[in-house]
Amino acid sequence: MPSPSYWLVKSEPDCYSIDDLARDGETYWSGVRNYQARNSMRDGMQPGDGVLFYHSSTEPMGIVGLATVSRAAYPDHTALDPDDDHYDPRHTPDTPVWMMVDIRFDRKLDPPITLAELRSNPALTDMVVLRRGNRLSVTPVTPEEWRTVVAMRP
DNA sequence: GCCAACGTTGGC
DNA sequence: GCCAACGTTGGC
Repeated sequence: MPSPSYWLVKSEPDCYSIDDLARDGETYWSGVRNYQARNSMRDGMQPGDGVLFYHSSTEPMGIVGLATVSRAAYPDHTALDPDDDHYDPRHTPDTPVWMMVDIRFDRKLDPPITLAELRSNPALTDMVVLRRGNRLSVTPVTPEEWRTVVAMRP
């Protein structure tokens, strides 16, 4: 049994917020249309892995909650629907291109850990999500970074 | 609204 | 296969 890995997922709260996840309890993380992010889900994310839930393009930006991967990667059905914004004609049931995982709500962080607070913590300077210009919606988090973040809102 | 940092597209 | 143009993301 490999030890759990840790991840950060970004979402614009207008699209899907931590309160939506708290309400739903569990959701499928669909709509990722970036190969590197897909590969993280397909090749990395396993049930039990820890997830930092991040709100982007809002005020305040930052980590707003914790979740757990509850199902390993499987085909993203939203890519099959021509009426869906994330439709991709290359994606078929027999040859899926895009994948998603399920995540389960754990808890909210109160108050959220703002982007400024993350940037001011020396232990987090190498965090992938803080890298200048980063646009990945799913990024890996090291065990040290996970411990540091969780310790900020025990 | 601006712009940096990419990823994607398409002409050649 | 190269690379310029274009589109998107997302912080500021």
